[in-house]
Formats: sequence, C-alpha cells, structure tokens
Amino acid sequence: MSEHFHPDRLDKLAALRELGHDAYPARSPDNREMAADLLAAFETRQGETATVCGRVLGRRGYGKLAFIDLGDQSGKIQVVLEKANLSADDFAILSTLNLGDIITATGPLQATQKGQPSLYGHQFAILTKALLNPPADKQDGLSDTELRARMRYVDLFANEGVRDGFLRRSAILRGMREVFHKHGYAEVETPVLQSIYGGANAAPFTTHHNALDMGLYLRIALELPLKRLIVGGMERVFEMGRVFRNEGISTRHNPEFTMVEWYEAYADYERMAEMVQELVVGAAIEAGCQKECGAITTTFRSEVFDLTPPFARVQYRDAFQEHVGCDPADRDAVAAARKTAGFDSAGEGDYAYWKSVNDLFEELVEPQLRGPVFVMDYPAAICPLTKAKTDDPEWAERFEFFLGGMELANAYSELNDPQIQLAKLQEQVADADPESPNQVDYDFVRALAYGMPPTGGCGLGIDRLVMVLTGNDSIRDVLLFPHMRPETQE
RNA sequence: GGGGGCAUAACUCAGUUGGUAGAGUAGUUGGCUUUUAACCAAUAAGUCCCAGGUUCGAGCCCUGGUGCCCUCACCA
Repeated sequence: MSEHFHPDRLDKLAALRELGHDAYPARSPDNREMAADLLAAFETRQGETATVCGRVLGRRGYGKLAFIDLGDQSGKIQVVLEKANLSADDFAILSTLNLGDIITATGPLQATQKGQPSLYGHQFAILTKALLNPPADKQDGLSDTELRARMRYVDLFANEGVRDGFLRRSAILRGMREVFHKHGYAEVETPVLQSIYGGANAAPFTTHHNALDMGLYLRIALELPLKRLIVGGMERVFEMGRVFRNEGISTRHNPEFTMVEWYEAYADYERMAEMVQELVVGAAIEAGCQKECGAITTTFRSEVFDLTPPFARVQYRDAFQEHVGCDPADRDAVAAARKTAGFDSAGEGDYAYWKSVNDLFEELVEPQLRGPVFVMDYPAAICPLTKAKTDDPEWAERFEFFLGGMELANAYSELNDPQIQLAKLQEQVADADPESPNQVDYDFVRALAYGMPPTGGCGLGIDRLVMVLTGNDSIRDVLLFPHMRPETQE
C-alpha cells in the first residue's frame, strides 16, 4: 500500500471540518434501531420516525437527492436524503460523503415511488470518516482469497454472507455450551503454556519465559489437565480452547485451532456418543440447519448430510470387513489386502500389526464414511489411553465420529490404571518418533495414582464442525484470522 | 517439506508474435428529485510482486526469491 490514506478522502475530511463538523464524534445516537428490524416491521411502522447507524455501502446520487444503502450488522436499509428534507448545513455534508463512511440518519419510514421501503433522512451526520476506499467491484467485492483473509475487516463488511457465517460460528459455540451446561458441566480453563506437553501426538510450538529463563511449549491438547480435574472431583468439565500444532497448513489445518474436550466421571464412551450427538444437533440448530419440517441437514462440498438424530453406528470390525473384504484379525488376508493397496508389509508385533490394519482402515474405509456416523470399538493395540472391552480385550472402548468425510471427534472410556498409564507414557518417550512427547508427565501419573474414577472423555474439532455446518470448504473460511505469512513491508 | 498454478490501477480483470499500459467499478469535477450494478460528460490514477539475466527493446522469454491457491506428505 503506497498510501496510508486516500488523498481525495483527506480532502473530503478537510471539507467536512471546514463545515464545522467533527469527523470522529464520541457519541452515537442512543436510540438507533437495526435495519432488519425496521424492514420487518415496516408495514405497521410506516410514517414513524426512526434512527439508523451504519456504513454507506452503496450510493445512487442525484443533484438534490441521494439514495444510500446503509448497512449495519443486521442487514441493509435504503436511506433517502433529499434537499427538501434537510437543513442547508446537512445537505452540504452530503458532498463530503463517500462510500464506506459511517453515518447516522433520522427520519420517517416511507416507501419510495418505486415501493422500496426506506428511511427518509431529515437529519444525518457522519459518525466516522473512512480514509480508504472500500472494494469497488460491484459484482465480486473483495474476492482475492489472500486479501480477504489478510483484511478480514474489509471482507466482513464488503462481502455479503461473510459476517453471517462468523456469527453462525458464534451461535454454534453458544449452542454447544448450552448443551454442556444443561448436563451440569463446568467450563474450565487450563494452561496454554506448559513445561511438558502431551495428550496427543503432534509437534509443539516452543517459547521461552524470560524471568524464569525456561523453555515452554504451547499445548497440543487439553486432555491431561482436564483429567487431573476429574481426579480432584470436578466430575463434569469441558474446555473450549485453542491448541497449537507445529505442522503443515492446508484447507483442513491451521497451526492454531479450536478444540473442545470434555470429561465425565462415572461415565463411559457410550455416554460420550450421546453427548456428541446432542452437541452436534445443538450446534446445527443454532447454525440454522433445521428445516421447517424438523429435519436437520447441511450441505458441505456439494453433498447433503442428514443430521437428524439418531446418528448411525458401525463397528470398526464390521466396517473393515465390508470395505476391505476380510476380518481385521485375519493376518493372512490383511497382509494380502495391504499388498493390493500398495502398502509395505507390516513389522513384527501386535502394535505393528494393528497399526497396519488401521492403515488399511484409514485408506479404504474412512473415505467411505460420509457421516454422521460413529465408528465403535477400535483395536486395543493402537489405543494406549483407552480401556479395553471387558468381554473382548482385543478391542478398546473407543469411537471416532465422522461427518462430512472428516474425523470430527474421538472418544474413550479413559484409561485410569496408573501403572499401565505410566508404562504407556514411558513407551512413548522411548519411541524415536520426533513428534512423541519427549518427557514423561510424572505429575499426571501421580494424579492417576490418587485415583481417577471411571471416566468418559471426548475431543471434538470445532473448526471442522463449523465448516460442515456452515458449508465452508476451507478452514480458512471459518477462522476470522487464519495464519498468514507476514505481509511484505515497504 | 515435495509437485503444479497464479501475481498488471484502490477492487475485479483484459493485455495478440517481445515493440514501451487497457476496461468496468471505485475516486475527482460538472449535470440530474425516485434510484437500487442509476445515468450522461470530463478527468486523474501503474515500481506490470521483487532481484538479476537474454534482447536494439521485456508485462510477455530465462534464473533466483517472496506471497497466495491447488495437490501430496504430516496431522485434527
């Protein structure tokens, strides 16, 4: 940007001040009404005087008459400013008005000769003078994806539907919180800065505390602090919060993203499935996905998804059988299937075998899971933090929830045996994988040793849920400020 | 991180075979009292992403860099 401010607008600003007006007054009218409310009540309120405030989004000018599209958060209303209705002083201000300025107008509600519901301004004032031009293209507005993300403030006011999409995100969060509160969950906040990270396999961001002269990690998951709270007797807790993973960026990945995790004492993964269903339905209703007939649907990536409960369930084992064509425990058949799918042969040991089964599952089964669907009971060997099924220890009490072709949630009957937990954490650290945690969280083991009741826990990716419910293909479109490399400065 | 694509006025985009920069909108000025992509006339506006190279001459060709998009990998 070569100019911080548009020279022509600085001239208009000077002209406005020449007329004796404050271009940035501190006070706005305290009786302003929203455009959408006025239009909704227009029939009954015709002739009444009202006050609106908002941004000038369009202007069709005549010598002594101007039609202005005034936009506020609720929508748009046409304001008619004509010389006959205005003081000479107010009419003079009209010549200093630009698109993008923020104004207020007061006057009667009245239809134009063409029948357009309008507010006829008898008084008006500039509340904020804009010093840059809004996007000029009338069809496309601001369409460059980079500019839209970098200048979200412009995208929000200039492009129809963008603001509504983010307000729907806000409504989704509210809807989910209501479900938690309805079930007696307490919302908690746990540390973002941690000296040991854990709860997932992911590369962390690192930072440094100056006064303590110590390295710190930004959390990659919410899990471990929340389980400590369960130990302490906070029996139903949830946290909606930002987590940070130092990995690739894509249409589905941002370095920081929002997760909700919740834990419920004396519950198991069945209870978590009920919660997921209720949360997703609650969020969908808040997002406006419910039709008049009661059905709840959303369209995502040109595909319609029916979110009307109950959600389908499928056993991991059955889904594997259906799409891979063999039982996951049939070692010879799995080896053959891996060969067909182009995988290398599996390594030695139970973990390697079941990992190889899961590779096939992710490659051949997951793409078929449109959702909403719960995939129940994962191989125990690949679920170190999960209780095994009592009647069938090969399988673990874990489900993943799929929607829109993406994994949205992951839940367990949480492992609470401190000795097994310690062993698993030590294995992880011994593992050469650079993304595994590099230190055992002994304090977490100590917490479990004091006794954590049987607990159901679940994590759900909020950004992806918002994508599906608002029909946005890219995570960037549901993040107000997605990660961007710095703009080159002059 | 790998591969591919894009980058021209404030916005959205043209730009032919390499011959020295265009449109619409927005802006400015003037006209206009019922428009809604208002209209009419005039007018200003460009480091053609950056740095090199080839060439008599580069928006266009070549090399390197930057940013964004798509895709693969990693993940949620």
